[in-house]
Amino acid sequence: MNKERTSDVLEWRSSCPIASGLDVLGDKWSLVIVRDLIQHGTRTYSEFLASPEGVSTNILAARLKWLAAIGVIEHVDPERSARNNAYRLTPAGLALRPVLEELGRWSQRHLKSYNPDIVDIL
Amino acid sequence: MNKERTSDVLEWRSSCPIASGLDVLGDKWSLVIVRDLIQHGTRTYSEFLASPEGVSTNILAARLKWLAAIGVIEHVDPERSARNNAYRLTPAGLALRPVLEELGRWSQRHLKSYNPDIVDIL
DNA sequence: CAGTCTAACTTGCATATTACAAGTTAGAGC
DNA sequence: GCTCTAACTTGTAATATGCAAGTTAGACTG
Repeated sequence: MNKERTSDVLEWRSSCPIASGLDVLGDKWSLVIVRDLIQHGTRTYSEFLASPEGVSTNILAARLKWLAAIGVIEHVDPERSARNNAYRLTPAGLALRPVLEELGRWSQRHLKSYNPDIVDIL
Repeated sequence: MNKERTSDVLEWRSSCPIASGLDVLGDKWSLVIVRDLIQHGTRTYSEFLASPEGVSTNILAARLKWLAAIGVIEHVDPERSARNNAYRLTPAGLALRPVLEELGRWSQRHLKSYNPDIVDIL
């Protein structure tokens, strides 16, 4: 977890919405977590770990905490203990679907020559 | 520049188009550079540096090299020397516009409570 | 209801990436 | 040829990430 993200008040690079979106989600793992939730609805900690990308446990824990802090995800049952308490997207998280759809579409069109294994999803 | 990105053959985390897109563009700076080019058409090295986000020179040079390597940007005049030779988007780079538009839209709707300064662009 | 199992983390440390400051290079203008 | 400066490169410190191991607490087992 970096300094910006741990501090109570975020430090934004600019007033640009794109840069601000990247301040919050611009890393290799956050949107992969969101993708898992879009695909599966809910997901437990160990289910996230089982995704083919292979996130490490400390990064996953940090990102889940962060995504919950900014209101993108939440526990399915907030009262319940952590064990088997799945995460799900909030409305704000669900609203990321078009972003992922466009990114996926772009990759399928423009990255297949580099990664021929790319499949169709979403 | 990290190991994946300098190696001739990229190491992809999975066959997922979203994860692959993030393998290539999933950092804090690549899409900011693309945004500058969408807004301004062409942009020189020092113009990128002048953007409010304040990228550092080594990161900028590395990202420009990388984005050119994957065919997202190119020099306006490939024959010309580096001095004042602007960069522009390739067709593949231009195709990222919908991704940025959706990201910007999401930020405006869901990040304004955290960063009230966010403005409208694109 | 003590003991075991295991999901969900946390911690420590090596490696990789980013930031900041300073230095280098080469083409344009005089 | 000298100066100026755009476009980098290099060195090094600060952060973040990856990997392995350890911890905790609720669920299940006998």
